Amino acid sequence: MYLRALTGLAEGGTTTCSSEELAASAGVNSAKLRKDLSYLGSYGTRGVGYDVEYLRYQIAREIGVTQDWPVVIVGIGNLGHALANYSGFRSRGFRVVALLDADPDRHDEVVAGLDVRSFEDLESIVTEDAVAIGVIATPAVAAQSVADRMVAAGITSILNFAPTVLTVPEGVDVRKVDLSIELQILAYHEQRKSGLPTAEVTA
Amino acid sequence: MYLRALTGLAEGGTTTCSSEELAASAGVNSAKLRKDLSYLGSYGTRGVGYDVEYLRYQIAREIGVTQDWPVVIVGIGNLGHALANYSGFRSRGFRVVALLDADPDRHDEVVAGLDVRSFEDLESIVTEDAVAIGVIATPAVAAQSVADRMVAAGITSILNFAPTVLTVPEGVDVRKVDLSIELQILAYHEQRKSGLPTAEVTA
DNA sequence: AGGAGTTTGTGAACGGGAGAACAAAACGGG
DNA sequence: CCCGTTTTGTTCTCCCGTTCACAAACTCCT
Ligand SMILES: NC(=O)c1ccc[n+]([C@@H]2O[C@H](COP(=O)([O-])OP(=O)(O)OC[C@H]3O[C@@H](n4cnc5c(N)ncnc54)[C@H](O)[C@@H]3O)[C@@H](O)[C@H]2O)c1
Ligand SMILES: NC(=O)c1ccc[n+]([C@@H]2O[C@H](COP(=O)([O-])OP(=O)(O)OC[C@H]3O[C@@H](n4cnc5c(N)ncnc54)[C@H](O)[C@@H]3O)[C@@H](O)[C@H]2O)c1
Repeated sequence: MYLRALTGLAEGGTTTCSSEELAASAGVNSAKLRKDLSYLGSYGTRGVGYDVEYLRYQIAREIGVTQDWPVVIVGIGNLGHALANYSGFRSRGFRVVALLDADPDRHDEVVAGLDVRSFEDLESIVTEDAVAIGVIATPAVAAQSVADRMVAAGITSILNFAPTVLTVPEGVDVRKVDLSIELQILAYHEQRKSGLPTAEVTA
Repeated sequence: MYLRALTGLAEGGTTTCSSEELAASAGVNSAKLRKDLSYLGSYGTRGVGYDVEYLRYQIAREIGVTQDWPVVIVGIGNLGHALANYSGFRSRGFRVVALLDADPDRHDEVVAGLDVRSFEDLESIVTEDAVAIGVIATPAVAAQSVADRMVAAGITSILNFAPTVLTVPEGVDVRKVDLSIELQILAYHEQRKSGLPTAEVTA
């Protein structure tokens, strides 16, 4: 988040900023920001603030996005198309190297300049391009088997969009994005707002 | 998450389950599950477990997804198309009532059986259909102004896909989904795995 | 050179979620 | 009808992230 806020500030022409300003851009408390940055080192100057470009580089280096990370996307349906076409990944240090789908009818397609290839090509692509990160955008029933194949092929980080709990060996990281749950959380608060105006006092 | 796990169990024909089973399906610790459920009430039976269908209804009622929530999606580009076509929302208590875009060229399109309409129609749609939840899938630069219009129109919950911090009045809930940050988190752990094999011991 | 003003870095207090552990409750079998 | 077994509901403890508050450090102006 700080990285993005810094990029925004840099584009706006700011060269130096205080923890207060940066925290506001990132939408967090300034004390939290300073503590977070302190874990990386002491990159600010007391009485002055942080050099935007310098701090940006330091955070990028710490996260590991100074190099480009190759990524494969599996499941080129509605969501897979959107992800493949998204330019924001490229500019943030990620490069989509392959789009895979189990459906042969999809293999004629070209999406975002890349051929949609057979899922059977997974192993060779992962090996050749040293891919460590895989994205799963298949239906939920297929997600676990896709994850298993990914892990067997050598992928050690998975971003999962399918609404399922994935089981993976130790050493493999999984993060999930679950849009329905996000909406459910909003609905819950919405219900409380309209439903019980006096409930907050009681509870 | 529990709701989804219960739905899965019910589809598999299970009528009763222990906290241990349900926790495994949802991917959490069984003590945590029991504590979470205890906040809703005492819906289990000691020595037996939980009635799947009964508990499912109780959770759905608590969250507020027994009724249908109308939703508008603004920004029908790559991501907006995918969201509009996603059937999972409907089955989880959400109904997309309108697709809005600022680009007049989009207004000819029909996506998932709905006309893409002008962003100017926002206010009338929100009023007529009593829409409380809005989804933002526009470019980042437009997100804040779209959010402002939504709030002014009466929307009180926003799901934001644009990589920006939104500022909204008190009483309005915002949740954000940020795919680049998810990938960055994976990249960070990936770098640590391959980079410093002895770092974990040291740190 | 020195003091006033700013802003960082961090120690300490706070709050809350997660897990271990156990008592209370329900069921079944004798 | 009572006792052993199973499983929930809850308490207690631990741990980690967040925030407050302040001393240390830097700049600028006189
Ligand atoms: N579309 C959305 O906006 C959205 C929102 C939230 C969650 N999701 C989730 O994301 C996933 C994808 O959604 P979608 O709408 O793109 O679905 P989709 O049906 O449009 O696309 C799924 C694609 O995966 C492919 N596929 C199926 N099995 C496969 C396998 N074993 N290996 C490789 N590819 C396989 C299919 O051929 C298809 O092209 C689903 O799990 C869905 O629940 C989607
Ligand atoms: N595509 C993805 O997979 C993806 C992934 C992560 C994040 N995002 C984010 O989601 C957002 C949308 O991405 P996209 O790829 O669909 O972009 P896109 O450019 O394909 O679509 C954006 C749409 O928003 C419309 N729009 C622009 N300004 C508007 C306004 N003021 N009011 C109403 N509509 C307006 C445009 O006409 C266009 O149709 C972006 O902020 C992007 O960063 C997208």
